[in-house]
Amino acid sequence: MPKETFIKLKKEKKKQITDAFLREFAVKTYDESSISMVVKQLGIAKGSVYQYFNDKLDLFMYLVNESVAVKSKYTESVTREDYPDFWAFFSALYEHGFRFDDENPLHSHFLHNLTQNLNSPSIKHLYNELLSQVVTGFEKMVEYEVEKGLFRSDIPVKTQGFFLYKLGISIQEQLEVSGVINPRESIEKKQPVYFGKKNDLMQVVADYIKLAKPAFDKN
Amino acid sequence: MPKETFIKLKKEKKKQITDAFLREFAVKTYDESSISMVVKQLGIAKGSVYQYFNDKLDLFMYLVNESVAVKSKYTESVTREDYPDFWAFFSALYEHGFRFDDENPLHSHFLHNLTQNLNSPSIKHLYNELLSQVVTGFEKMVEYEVEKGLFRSDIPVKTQGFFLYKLGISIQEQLEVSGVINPRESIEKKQPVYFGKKNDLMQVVADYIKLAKPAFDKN
DNA sequence: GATAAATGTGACCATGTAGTCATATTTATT
DNA sequence: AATAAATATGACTACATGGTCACATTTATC
Repeated sequence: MPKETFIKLKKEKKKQITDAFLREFAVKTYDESSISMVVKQLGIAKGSVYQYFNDKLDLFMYLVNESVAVKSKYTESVTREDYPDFWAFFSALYEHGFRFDDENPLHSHFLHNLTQNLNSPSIKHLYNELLSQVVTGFEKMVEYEVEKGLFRSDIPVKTQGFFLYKLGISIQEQLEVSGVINPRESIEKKQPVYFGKKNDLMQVVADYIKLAKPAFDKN
Repeated sequence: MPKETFIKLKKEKKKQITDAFLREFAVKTYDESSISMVVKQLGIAKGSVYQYFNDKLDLFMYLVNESVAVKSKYTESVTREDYPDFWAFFSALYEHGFRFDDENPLHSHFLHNLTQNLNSPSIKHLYNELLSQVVTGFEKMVEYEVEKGLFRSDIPVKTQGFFLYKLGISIQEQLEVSGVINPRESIEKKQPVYFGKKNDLMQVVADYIKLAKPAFDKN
């Protein structure tokens, strides 16, 4: 948690500092990211950062929580009940995710880099926690579908949940590998991750759904 | 490539050095892995390492090539034609992979860590190359199946290939997340990655195949 | 056994970082 | 205006690493 001093900061400055660090952590690994560099860019003293946060990890956690909170505002309105099947729901999550990306490029870049780049040794613990949360979330969804008789019941929920999680990761990763998106470039141009690529994104989502549907659906 | 000096080394010493570095790189990230530490363990001078290899990356590449070569000896005998369908072939790859693991614990641990832990910033380039090779391999397999009319033709080969690759990763990762295997512990006990866990491994493989089969198979 | 070639060595350099702290500066309170 | 409280500062510490190189030691050659 940030210290009092940071919370009491003027909105302007708080945003400047947050953005600068988001930018750094969005492009590099946790370990690679350098506080020394960012303060140089910001034109503030390194000591100030330690007036705001206990240490590097504290600062990082703040960025994670902030970003997750902002994204949640976009996705929490999406509920399974409003969609005819899981896949329409799944697709809708990406639609809303796209809006989040468009309106909060920095937070989006940060989260994108986090999910693709999780295993910095120093934050392995944090990674495992986040992973476990996300995977558990997917398992809950699978459970729901199985109970409703919509997903297969002959495969362990854990297997289905984990694979579903991997499906989400794969979509992002494939877009990157195939060159459709280039986060490194787009962040420099101050553009969102999926800038002008909504169709490509939704197409890949559709492809993966078409592929995965028969694996999960009963019959 | 290792220097002449390393190649001319006595088998014994060569193995000692290789093993020590495999052990280090099997437990840590590329960046985390410390040459200084390993030479201390080996009781040799740091300068010697630079008599054997050009630099850290050269040393690492040697370990990668070595390990891949050793593993290939186990898997190259497995050919698609010898199996009734892709999934039997896929499963057989794991069977032979298990033997590789059992007979070459260190190389196996190294490769296992490599695939789960690829994104050290300094080797991003190497990672992308390896990834691209592996993914292309899977795409070839998919193409073969599509041509034979065994895999669906309504999904881009790239999507299927990439997802198949992710399937392989998922199997390993899930075994680790669920605690069935614990590479960190087993390497310390000088045990292979899947020591005594052949049944669990093949069960998860079977689960994933059962799950994924309908996604890929034509009807 | 003497000379030459090949190896081994470890102190040392350059580099980079997270985090500290005494001090200076700014802001709030009386 | 004077005092007190809150912030900002940046030189400095402690640490760790990859890589170098002049020199010592071992091995091969004559």
